[in-house]
Amino acid sequence: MVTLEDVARQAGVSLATASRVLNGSTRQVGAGLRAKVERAADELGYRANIAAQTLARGASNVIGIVVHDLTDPYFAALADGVMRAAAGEGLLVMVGTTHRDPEQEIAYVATLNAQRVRAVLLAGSRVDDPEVTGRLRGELGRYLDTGGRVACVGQDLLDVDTVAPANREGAAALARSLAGLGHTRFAVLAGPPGLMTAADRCAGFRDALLAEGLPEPVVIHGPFDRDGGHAAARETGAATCVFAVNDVMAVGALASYRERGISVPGDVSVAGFDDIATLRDHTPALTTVRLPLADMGARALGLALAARDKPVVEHVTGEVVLRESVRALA
Amino acid sequence: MVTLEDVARQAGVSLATASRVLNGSTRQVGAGLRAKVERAADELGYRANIAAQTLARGASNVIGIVVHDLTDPYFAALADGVMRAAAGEGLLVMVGTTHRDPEQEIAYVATLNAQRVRAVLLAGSRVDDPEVTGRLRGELGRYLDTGGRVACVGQDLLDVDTVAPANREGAAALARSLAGLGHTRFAVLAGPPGLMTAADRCAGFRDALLAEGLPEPVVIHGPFDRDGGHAAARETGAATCVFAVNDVMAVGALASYRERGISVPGDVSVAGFDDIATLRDHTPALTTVRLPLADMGARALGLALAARDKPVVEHVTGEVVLRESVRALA
DNA sequence: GCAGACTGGGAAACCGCTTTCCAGGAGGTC
DNA sequence: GACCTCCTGGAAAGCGGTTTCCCAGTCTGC
Repeated sequence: MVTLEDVARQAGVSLATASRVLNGSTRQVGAGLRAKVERAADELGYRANIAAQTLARGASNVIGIVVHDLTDPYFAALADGVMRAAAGEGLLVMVGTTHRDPEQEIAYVATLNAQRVRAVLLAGSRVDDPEVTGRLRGELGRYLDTGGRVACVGQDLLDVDTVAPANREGAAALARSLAGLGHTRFAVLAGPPGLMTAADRCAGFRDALLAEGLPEPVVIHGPFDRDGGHAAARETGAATCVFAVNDVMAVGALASYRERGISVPGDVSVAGFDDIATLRDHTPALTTVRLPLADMGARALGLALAARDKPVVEHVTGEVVLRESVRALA
Repeated sequence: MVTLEDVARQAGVSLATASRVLNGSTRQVGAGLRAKVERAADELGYRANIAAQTLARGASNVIGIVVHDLTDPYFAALADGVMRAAAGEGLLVMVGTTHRDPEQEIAYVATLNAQRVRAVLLAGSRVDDPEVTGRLRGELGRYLDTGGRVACVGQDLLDVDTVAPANREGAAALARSLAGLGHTRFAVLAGPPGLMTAADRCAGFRDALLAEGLPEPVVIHGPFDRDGGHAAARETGAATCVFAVNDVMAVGALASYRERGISVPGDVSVAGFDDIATLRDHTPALTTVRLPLADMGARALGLALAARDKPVVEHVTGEVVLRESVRALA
């Protein structure tokens, strides 16, 4: 393992000079020595030890992002946005997946803190559990106190910089569009009761329906994934229009209806939320609310990196995209 | 920022003792002191500085994985497998995405080397360019020479531990299945000419057809993604059966046929490769070759971690899955 | 021609932790 | 009771860099 000292010796200069040449410094180094050092480093195949740099500088060039599940395209898109933005800033990305276990999330924050990462990005929905949220806040607080930067994509619950998708408003806009198509009997595949994203979308949808003077929708809870949508779709009864609180669930519902010979949108209209790119070629094409996922990830990184006194909340609006999976009632 | 020294002082013990208590050591520490140290650490909210640990220990608990694109479900599934396996080993994961730029891949290997990560996992297809491959090998060699561990998912071209999907054999088995259905005029949406995965799948498919005494398939090159499949599908001419060298391309092809009013499988049968989970609800359901992606990721990590003298190649076989997107010819 | 400001180079302190080495005390044996 | 060994605790030497501080040499301006 070749060290900076080896390089310095080979180049016949001091450690300090070698450091200044190879690892950016404000100080100038004469062209002659500079060339000698660079050649020595090249010959020896020197690679700076980043652990040592991090220790000496007191700051690392790594950021951490913790998501629920990379195989969920929602998080993949978000992570991709973050990684592109990070690459632009010369930052490396450490990804943690919690598979929806809040304890894992807390543990990851602790680990990232130990790594002294430059920033931590938390993506994905909070669960509605004050005890767990409290412990997470505690762990984040420790990190923030020592100069850490944190941003969150999702609900604004943690008193940190947040990119908050307008779940309520998006779902409400969707509800109004669907109501405008003449539907009156709705069902919501609502996901788990304690998951804030799911709850917000469900509430926004419901409230908008009521505001339109329409009857209360049937609300069916279940897991937040494809199989959850698939199972919940069995209980939509006489509803003519079904809103799944995310696209992946909507796809599960579509599959369920197809298996049972129920036509979409002929017999029932289906809408989702997120507008996941990978799912856009589904038939029937899914009506949904588009969220600029990659962009949200990039903005979260931007927020985290820009030091600030007060936490900022950036709201991101969704755009209703009507596609074949819904139809107007005669 | 509270350091181990702060903890030691508060507990009234030496630095060495505090270190032994808090960060696993072979040495025993008396129960009394142990308790004092633990209490002090807790009160102060101590978090070990991992950069310092890495430097002192000379080994980190981070592994790196470099993939092309996280939003491609193929890589997401692979990465997920790696991350689950890594979590089981107490390792953290640093993810790099190259967006198919080989230079980026080389740069990432250099960076991960600088980070002194415990292992580097390379996923995704190599391009057939000796110059670039040579530079990548050089960079890997530097890392290996200093004790790094490397494994690769894909072609066995780098002289490192490799988990190699049986692309040729899988495509050949698929070809035989499709031929068995009575098809004789085939087209292959073959991806870029220089991409080894694509080339192997294409060659395996073609060779199997010829071995069956069937005519040469039409081979259409193009990008390895959804849009590539979509575009290439316009040129399949009179073929009754089309093989896209991955599922994402196949979905693009499906969309293309749908737009043009060509029925699948009525007018043309379509098959893919990979059996991406997110795509399984597509209609018509895609015939494909299933690869155990998450498992392959986990195995790659296992290979990298198990120190060994000679590089090992583990072959992974794919399983043909016939679904609605193909039909038997009368 | 000279004081003063600059410039580029090197010695050494320091970042926070691990671990070797040493010392002192407890426990065991004859 | 003397001698050994075993065990636990502490002092200190790194790990590989960065950066402060100091110094000698070079410019500048008058």
